[in-house]
Amino acid sequence: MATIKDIAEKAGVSMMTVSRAFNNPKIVKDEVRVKILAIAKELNYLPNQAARSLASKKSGMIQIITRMNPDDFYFTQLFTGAAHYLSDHGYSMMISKGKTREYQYDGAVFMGLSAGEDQLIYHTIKKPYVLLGKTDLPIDWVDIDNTDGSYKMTKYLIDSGHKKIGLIGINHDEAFTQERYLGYVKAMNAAGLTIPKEAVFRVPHSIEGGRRISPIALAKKDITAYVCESDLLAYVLIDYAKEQGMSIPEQLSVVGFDGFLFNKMSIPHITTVKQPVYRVGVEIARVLVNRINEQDRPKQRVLIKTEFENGGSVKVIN
Amino acid sequence: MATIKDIAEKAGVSMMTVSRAFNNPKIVKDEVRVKILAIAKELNYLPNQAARSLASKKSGMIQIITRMNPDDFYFTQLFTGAAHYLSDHGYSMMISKGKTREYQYDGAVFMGLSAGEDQLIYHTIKKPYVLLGKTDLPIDWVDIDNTDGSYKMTKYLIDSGHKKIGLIGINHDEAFTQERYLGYVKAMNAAGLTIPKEAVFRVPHSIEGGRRISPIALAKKDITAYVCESDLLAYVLIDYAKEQGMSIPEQLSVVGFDGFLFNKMSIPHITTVKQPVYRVGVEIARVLVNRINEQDRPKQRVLIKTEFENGGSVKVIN
DNA sequence: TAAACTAATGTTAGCGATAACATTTTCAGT
DNA sequence: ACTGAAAATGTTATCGCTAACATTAGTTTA
Repeated sequence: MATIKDIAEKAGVSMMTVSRAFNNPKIVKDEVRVKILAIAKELNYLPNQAARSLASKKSGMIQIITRMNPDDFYFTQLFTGAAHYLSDHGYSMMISKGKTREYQYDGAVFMGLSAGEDQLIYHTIKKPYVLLGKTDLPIDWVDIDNTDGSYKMTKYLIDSGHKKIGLIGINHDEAFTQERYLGYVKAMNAAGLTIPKEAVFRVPHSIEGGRRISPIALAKKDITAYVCESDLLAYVLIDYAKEQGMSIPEQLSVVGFDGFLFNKMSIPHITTVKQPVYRVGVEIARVLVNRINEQDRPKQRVLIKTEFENGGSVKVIN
Repeated sequence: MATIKDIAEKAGVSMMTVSRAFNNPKIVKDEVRVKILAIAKELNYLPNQAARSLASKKSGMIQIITRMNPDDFYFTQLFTGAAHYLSDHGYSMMISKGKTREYQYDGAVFMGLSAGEDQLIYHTIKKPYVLLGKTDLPIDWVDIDNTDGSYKMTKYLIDSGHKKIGLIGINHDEAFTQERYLGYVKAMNAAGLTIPKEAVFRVPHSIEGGRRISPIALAKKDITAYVCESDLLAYVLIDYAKEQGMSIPEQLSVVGFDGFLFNKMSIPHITTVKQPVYRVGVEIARVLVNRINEQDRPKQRVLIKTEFENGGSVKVIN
């Protein structure tokens, strides 16, 4: 494996000039730099990361701290987005469960914190980091605009002529469920519609959860449409309705939230808002790299909008 | 951040003794080692990976080379298994698409090669590596026993009293589809049953692919059961059959292959063989670490059996 | 008990790069 | 041509750790 020294000798310059040709090209004379790069290519040179980080005291390592399962679709999408951005910027990533392994790292990403954990992190972590999810503390964060998403979905139903609109929500205590609920409420209020309390449900986020609530939801005969807080729940509802001989969307309109997989699995596809999870990953990485490069820049907050996707599960009423 | 030097001074020994206390504990006197470890803990010492790999010329890095999408469920499961084993053994991983980035790495894992690529790799890669998938070359590999899997499924149908058994296969050119087909053929032959050629299909592995073949498959009225080469195809077939008013498994028995997700999404659940993908990941990592530690050990071949999982999509005929 | 090991620890040098400071070129402006 | 500042390059000293060889302590053997 060729080293900087080999290149320096062959080019008749010092090692530092070679180093600079890579890391700070502007300050090396064009002619010299071109020669160095040519020789580097010829010798198949690749910098030794270990040496580089030992000398520069930068590890080039970003820690991803999460309790999510690494095979969770949401996580992997996010991870992929972040990985692309980070590796383009010379970083690699390591996934840690729960807490930072107090290792060498240049920055961290925290995903899926429980309430109050932001406080803890704010007080203990000294290196640059970003949160996935909102916080009031002076910390960089990136999040999906959940409220806007379910607002859009609800509004779409309203604009399609629906008036009796129910909700199938998720009974998590994570913020996103509250936010999605809020979007529904806002849209209903804005349109001057009353919220049919008897058709607002809150269930575990699983096939079984949806399965259990579906018959109850369908029993509310005057409801013409349901806003579901996830495509999974929407999927199960549609599946059950079809089993009962109903046709969708003629007899019931349904909208979802997520746009991962389930929205494409039913016929008709589910009209939903898609979380651009990959982009969230990229944004997180970008925000983090900004912070690493400039410790005292103003706090960054990024709210990413969901994208409407018409699947055909909503009937337009004249 | 404490270094080996700090510990050495505090313990009154040389840096080497400290280094050895971590990397080669046996050759340090018990009493001294205990003292060193205590001080290390007290100072919150963690070894500097960069320095370690620079000095030892081992990167501690494993490359995963694959064309699979990092958000593919199969891949992430595998990856997680490998990651667990590897990080327990002091390695970290980096994912590269397509070819090895000729970087510093101690070993590599190749997943999802096309035909002939094993040859190329065999001739070009000099460092330790493992393949996911069979090969005749003298290379370490790990694979799922696909033939055994579909043999088991087919045999289960036969044992349940079925005689006219069709197949919905995948029209990939990857080896696993051939192997699954072979298992079906073997089981049929072993039981002295004839293969109903008109009910053996080969379709693209997608919802659409399954959707297109389902009506054709159901039109073969004397077929009482289908072996599907994936749960996805089984799922779509069941879904379509139910749409047509058929009841499963009373009017049609279906078995799948995979055990990821789709098998749990239909009612009844799909009777299938589950690929223990996580375990495959662990095995791959184990084989690779073995190879790194002992370059001239005999070639390792690991065939991992699938696990039968009864979902209820098969009718038992008396 | 001296020789002959083995076990335990120490010394020296260097892995490949960069930071920080030092020096030399280059070239505008007079 | 001469000065001085900016541009380009060079020197030196580490970064934290380990390999390889050197030494010393401890234990066995004849």
